[in-house]
Amino acid sequence: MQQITPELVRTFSALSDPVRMATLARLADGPATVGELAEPFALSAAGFSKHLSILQSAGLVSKELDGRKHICSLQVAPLQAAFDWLSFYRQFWSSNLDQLEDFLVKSTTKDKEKKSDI
Amino acid sequence: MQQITPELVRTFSALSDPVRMATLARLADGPATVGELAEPFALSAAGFSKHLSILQSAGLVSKELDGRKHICSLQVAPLQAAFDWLSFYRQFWSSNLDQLEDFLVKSTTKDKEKKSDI
DNA sequence: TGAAATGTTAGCGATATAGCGAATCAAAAC
DNA sequence: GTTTTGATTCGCTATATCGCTAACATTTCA
Repeated sequence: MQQITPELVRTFSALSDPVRMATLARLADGPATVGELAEPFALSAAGFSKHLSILQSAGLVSKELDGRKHICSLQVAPLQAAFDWLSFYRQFWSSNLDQLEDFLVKSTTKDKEKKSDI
Repeated sequence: MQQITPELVRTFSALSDPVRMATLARLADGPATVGELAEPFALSAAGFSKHLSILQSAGLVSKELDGRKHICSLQVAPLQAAFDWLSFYRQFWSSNLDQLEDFLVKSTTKDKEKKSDI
């Protein structure tokens, strides 16, 4: 059973918003500027900037300056910690023997659906 | 990539508090009364009751009345949904322990540049 | 019946979060 | 050098959350 840390709590807090969840999903396809990330949302630039800084504070996003553009990248370490915390509960919905197989089947089929980038 | 639902957002929101996280961990050992769950925390009964109702609203805890006692039980379905959502990002930190998975994924997709950053 | 035990609900204040527009800053473009 | 672009910071308001005490219901026990 993994420890409950402030970082972990902050990670779940950062994840508890659809804008921020979708932003992370977008970043999984690769780095993007703030404007590109904000585009799908009906939000002011200031509003989205706040969401982004919450993701940054949680360590989920890093920024690199390229001229006046801010390039954002996904940082998965906090996601891994959250995943590990939740993994403990896997015993309640999956038998130990089937865990690996379940995951492999799901992840490989999902990966097949995924369009490979050029 | 799993969908972002209000339920999932509410699950992450419910998880973003150390009292609630610890309460879920305690419930993993089996059902307990409200008083037993509240005991470890320096909180008023009313305060803890609110935390519990948040867990209930997120579907993470169910209650059954036994006289004046409220027996709480863990409900893992929302945890599973959260776990599944995070599983997508596993591709970004797969390491030694996941080499088998990596091999299977790559061999089934013919290994086309999995992620093309930059 | 009356009192204690188990929890919840109501209401309060303090603090945090979400959203906006306006102002600001730095880099690019003209 | 001025304007445009990309993005943040600064107020401001509205709403949500956290924690408390007090009051309330219900069940159990004397």
